[in-house]
Amino acid sequence: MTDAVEPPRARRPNTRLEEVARAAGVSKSTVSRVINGEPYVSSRAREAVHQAIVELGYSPNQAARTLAGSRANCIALVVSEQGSRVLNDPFFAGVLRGVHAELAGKRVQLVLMMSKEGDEQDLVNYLCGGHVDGVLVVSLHGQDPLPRTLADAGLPTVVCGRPLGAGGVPYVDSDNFNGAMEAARYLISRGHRKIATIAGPRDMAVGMDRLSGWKRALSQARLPEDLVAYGDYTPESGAAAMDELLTREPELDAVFVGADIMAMGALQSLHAHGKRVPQDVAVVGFDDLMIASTAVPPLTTIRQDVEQLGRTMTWRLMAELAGEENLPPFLLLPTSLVHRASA
Amino acid sequence: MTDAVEPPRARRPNTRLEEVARAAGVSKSTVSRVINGEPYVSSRAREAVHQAIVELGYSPNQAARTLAGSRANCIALVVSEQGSRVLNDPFFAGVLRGVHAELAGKRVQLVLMMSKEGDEQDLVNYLCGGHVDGVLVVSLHGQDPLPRTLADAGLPTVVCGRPLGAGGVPYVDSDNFNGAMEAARYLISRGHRKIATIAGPRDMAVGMDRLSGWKRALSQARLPEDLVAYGDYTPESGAAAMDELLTREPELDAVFVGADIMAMGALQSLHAHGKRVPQDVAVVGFDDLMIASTAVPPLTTIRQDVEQLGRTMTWRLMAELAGEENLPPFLLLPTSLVHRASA
DNA sequence: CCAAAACCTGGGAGCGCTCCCAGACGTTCA
DNA sequence: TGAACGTCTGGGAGCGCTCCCAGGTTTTGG
Repeated sequence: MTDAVEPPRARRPNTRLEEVARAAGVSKSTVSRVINGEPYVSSRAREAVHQAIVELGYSPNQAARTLAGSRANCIALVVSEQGSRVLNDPFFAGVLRGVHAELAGKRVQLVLMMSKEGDEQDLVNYLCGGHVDGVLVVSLHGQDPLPRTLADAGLPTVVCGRPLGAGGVPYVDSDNFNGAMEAARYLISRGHRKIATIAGPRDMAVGMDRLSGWKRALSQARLPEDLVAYGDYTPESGAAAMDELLTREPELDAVFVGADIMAMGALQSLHAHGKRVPQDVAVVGFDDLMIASTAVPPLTTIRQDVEQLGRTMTWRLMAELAGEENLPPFLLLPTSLVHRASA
Repeated sequence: MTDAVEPPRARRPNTRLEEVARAAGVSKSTVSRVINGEPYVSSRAREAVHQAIVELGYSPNQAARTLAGSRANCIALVVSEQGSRVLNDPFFAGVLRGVHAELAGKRVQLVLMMSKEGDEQDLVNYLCGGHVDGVLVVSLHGQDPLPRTLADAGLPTVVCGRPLGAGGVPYVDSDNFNGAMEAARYLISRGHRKIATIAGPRDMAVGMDRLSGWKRALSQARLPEDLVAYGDYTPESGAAAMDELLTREPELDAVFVGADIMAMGALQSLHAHGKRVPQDVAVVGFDDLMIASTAVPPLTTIRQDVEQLGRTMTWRLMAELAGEENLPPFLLLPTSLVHRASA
């Protein structure tokens, strides 16, 4: 019994364009025109084709379209990170919502991809292999080579958040610098003079930009800029940083925390040290997550519009795909101060 | 000035297989063999090809491979639901984690797709158009026509959770019936006699299966099965359902809640009514989410392994793609009772 | 020592589309 | 009247691969 057990490849019961053409009594070209919504088709032909498509249950072979037409009508949203982690991230959820919204009504599919560890090359191959027309990259860690790699391969790419290592790749980001500066200025305007900050990791642009904004505001007001501690976007790290700051300067009267999630920890720490917020220490966060409004006390924070971030990235990418020229190399979205009880 | 401003299509700086062949001094066929890891290639040729690939920065055109080879090395995970909602769902995150894990090391890409409203046809076209080899469907609402449509189109499909409207489409699910039965039996074994349940919506299989399991256990113990209220997988609905049950039967001494998320609401309601858990009313949940262990009191619940769900779906799909026969039409994964303080 | 088997290679058809081209019609307007 | 144009149509090359086939070279074994 030498019955070779081969995987039965080539399932091909699918109707092809040619059969539709035959059924409709027109040529392949005309069917193609109808499918792609081109002009110069008589309504008689158009209707015959539509009917044939329905009758035969035809759906065009995407691979063939992509190959012949050299565009895929498909863009990828790549999360350069262990995928499942990101799913509980409200930031990513917001961006995705924005991308989705911007794509509504356009005949462009969105595929979401995550790098599997050790699989980066496969990812790059897939993306560069003409399967997608362009890529949106959400890179959560700092120096990610992926945007550079994609851009070098000639694939239109837009990054979410200023990339550290990928100079020249177009990106969209919130105006973290000015947002942070506004936060610090607000604290200054309320009479605070010993103002600390809790910044994000040094290898992420978002952390550095917010720190720079804070510094600029303080230096312009001729206030000391040395009360800086670092966290890593967890409540625990925020609490630890706050502990450290209170040890270094027990008399501090305000703190700008570069992320709401860290501000939660800072609030805990302040409470543990018997400091009242905002009477003893004023706190301003950044992001305006859901938790900011439910915190005790409700958190004054800098709002960034993540959904708009997703929309803008998508717009920028689609514009490039449409051949528009002189597009801005990067875009910064405005932030706004949301006044609540903590400062 | 009739300078037609056409989108510059056909970006084609990409190296092609033929150029690699020329650079390596071999034929197209040999390059193809190397890329696909086939045997019968001399190590000399293999190395020359590998080097040429690196030097030229070649990545194969996926569309062409798919078209010529009639397989895409790519499967889709389709969420048949407004996408962004699902991102905060721990159930979905777990499934995705499982799918990812099962795919590790395989040269198969995963694309995640969500239906945009009014766009279902485009989705179906994309999926049926040969861009993917198979589909995993996570359908959150009950009667979803998508699995049927895909299966009818001849596309290997596996559904997550027993589909209501798609008889015959392979699915993987937790054994909700037996899990619920175990929960109810546990309550019975602890001496409870007035046992209520809060069930999920009637149009979702998961809700019905858990309700059936509860009913079976009660009927076998000759206990009344009329204390049923319904919720919709929100804490609020759980609280409302608990209120209703307490009004109908103030003396009830136990409740099986068909989802931890609703159990959170039920606990609130019981607390508001002055009932102590578990002394006055015992509570058993289902799912074993993170919140179950942090609830007050910690929730006794039926654990389902969502990550295993994702892995099993993927295994089932890949097996079908590999041409295996006599695969089971559906698979039920065992659940287990996690004993904590609430019952 | 020669047939059979295993190994390695190149040629080329063809996957199902898109898009260019050529041509067959009207219609319009000097 | 006929050039110029807009409208509609079909033919066919070719996108970049895979995979079948045919043929050459080496190893095996009786």
